[in-house]
Amino acid sequence: MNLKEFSRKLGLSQTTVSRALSGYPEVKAETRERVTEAALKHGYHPNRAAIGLATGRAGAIGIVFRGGSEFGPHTSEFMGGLGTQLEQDGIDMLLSTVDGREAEIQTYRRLAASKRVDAVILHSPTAEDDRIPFLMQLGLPFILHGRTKSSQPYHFLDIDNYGAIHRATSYLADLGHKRIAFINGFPERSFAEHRDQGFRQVHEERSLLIDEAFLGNGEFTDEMGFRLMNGFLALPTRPTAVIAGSMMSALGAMRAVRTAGLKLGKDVSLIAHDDVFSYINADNMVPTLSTTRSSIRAAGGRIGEMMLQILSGKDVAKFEEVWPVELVIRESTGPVPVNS
Amino acid sequence: MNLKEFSRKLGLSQTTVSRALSGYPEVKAETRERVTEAALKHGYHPNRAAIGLATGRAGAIGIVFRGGSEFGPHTSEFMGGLGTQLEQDGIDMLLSTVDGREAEIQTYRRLAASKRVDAVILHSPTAEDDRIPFLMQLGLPFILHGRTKSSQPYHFLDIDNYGAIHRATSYLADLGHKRIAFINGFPERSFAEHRDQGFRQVHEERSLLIDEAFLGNGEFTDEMGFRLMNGFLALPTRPTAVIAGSMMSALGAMRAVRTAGLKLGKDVSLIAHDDVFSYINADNMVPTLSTTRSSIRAAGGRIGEMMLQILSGKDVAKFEEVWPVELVIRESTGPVPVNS
DNA sequence: AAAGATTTTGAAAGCGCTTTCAATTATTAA
DNA sequence: TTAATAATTGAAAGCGCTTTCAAAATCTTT
Repeated sequence: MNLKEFSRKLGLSQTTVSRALSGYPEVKAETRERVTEAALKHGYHPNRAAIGLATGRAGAIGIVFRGGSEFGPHTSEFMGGLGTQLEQDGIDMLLSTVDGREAEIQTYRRLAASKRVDAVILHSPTAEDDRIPFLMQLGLPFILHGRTKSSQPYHFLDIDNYGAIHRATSYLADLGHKRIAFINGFPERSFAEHRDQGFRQVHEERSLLIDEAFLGNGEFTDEMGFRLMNGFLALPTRPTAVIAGSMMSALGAMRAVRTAGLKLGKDVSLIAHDDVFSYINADNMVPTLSTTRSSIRAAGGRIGEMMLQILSGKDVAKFEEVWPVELVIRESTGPVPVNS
Repeated sequence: MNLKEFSRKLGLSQTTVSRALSGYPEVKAETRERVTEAALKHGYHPNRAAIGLATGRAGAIGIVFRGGSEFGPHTSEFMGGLGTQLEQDGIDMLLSTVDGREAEIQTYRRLAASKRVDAVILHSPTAEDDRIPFLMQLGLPFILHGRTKSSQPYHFLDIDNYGAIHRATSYLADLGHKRIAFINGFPERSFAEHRDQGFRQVHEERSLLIDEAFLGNGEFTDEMGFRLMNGFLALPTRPTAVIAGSMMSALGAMRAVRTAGLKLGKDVSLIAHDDVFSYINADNMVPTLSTTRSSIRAAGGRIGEMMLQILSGKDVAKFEEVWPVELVIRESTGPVPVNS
């Protein structure tokens, strides 16, 4: 059923029906009620393509993933939060998977030119991300989950990665640890850079030396955590504490510690960054795991809210939020061993 | 830029340009080349809403998730595979998150009536899933990832959950295990039912008694695995082997075994079902983990292929695929302990 | 070279909405 | 009561494509 039929059935013009359903103020309350009721009863939903063509708005936002494999557990949590918000205004999420950076740019071009989405959400920025100037020039609105260098202001939401690792490292130093290892993400990613800076800053503040052999970079997988940690433990003087960039790498690291016959929280202290997954719980590890915690789902939700604001058209100021990160101390951290 | 401008720039009619870009055979090869080249150069992409309105097709498929939390690690893997396929034909994925069953149905109604998607992908079916008859009646094409009872045929792809657990259980029985515990999913889900049947069938075949206390159901999280396993181990006569429904629950179960001071593969054998996540690897556990393995990413890819077939319009027969599941033996399984 | 067949191109209608501008009806003020 | 004002409704154009049907251009055949 289309508008024409539907409005005829009601004995009203298409104009009035359209206005009633879109919430325009100039229809009589009684008329609106009659219309919405009938729409519900007959299951009338306006054709989305027609709306799009008439209004120029797509009613959807886009998210692009490079290589299907980028679609990890972090992603799911984030999208869960995002979707729950967007749903409220009937905005849909359009996913694309692409191969490589160039293809990603092409996709934005296509999405914008074909007016398939009204805005996009960017993630995983590098320190100087060329997607930002590109999208600005393209005129496609966006929100960045993360931060990057840019000459122009832009909407973003990031967590305080610097502060998180600064606090975690400081805490370990307070416990007397002087040899702290760090399992970080890919160095080109800006979050990894920020974390690295937090880590180094503490060492500087306390005049501690950084052993570069204690620094590892890689994907946040169980396997990488295991490998890197094994490497650290094999060093002539091994670290007495480790910071892991994610729960996944922490799992691997814990296994490595165990395999080496060492005791977590005693021989080796561990702090992991926890993005708060529903299916893996720091409170539930043995020993329970000290973490820097920030819910990635909540971040997705907030970005959804921002997006609705932006799409609503009122010209909002740039959203620039940096969320603090909690440090939650549990059993996996303890004072530096005496004979160390 | 729109078709009108673009075709004027080329000195051709809109008709010809449209046909050239859509690959119709009646345009001269030379003309087509000129058009596609110019499109690339000027970055012309037809307005998707206009195409949709003119053709009646949305160029997108929908996937609905109940409660943002349903969006777990399995989902990500699946979507990665799916997206990579759909991308090839420029079909987009539209995600929706909803609250509860009723809302899901409403969403399908909306998606269909507003012609926002051409088809949907269903997942997580119950034994008798009311979405199937509903969608059939609605006339919205769909593919089910999984299986359910239905009077009418429908497209689906499932893995052989029955066979997987049957083999795993048989293998454990071959090793002499008589007390086998089973961490299964929510019982209303059809995959869990199939697995349960496989489990019971082996017991029947071998005249083994099932201790109902050895059966646990729940979400596939680390925590649930830990809890259930702890429960099993606290039993007066504990099981000598366990089957875990996912890698997540296996992680929890392994921790429980360790905490109890037992040795995996010796005191307790463990087989887990592995959907093949990039970030958690059975080969990399300590001890390495025996698994029933089936790539959920590959399943997503195949469903993408099916979808493209279905959308292409040629009236295909119903896809009804049940994929076999490998049993991969590693170190976490061993003969039943002698004094058991 | 002309007629017919074939290939290639174009004009215009239509897809289902929104929105401008005009018309009608209800309300208020004089 | 009537004129002026405000509230409510409707006619029709237009959004940017696809596609039908007709026309023009090109190629074959005799």
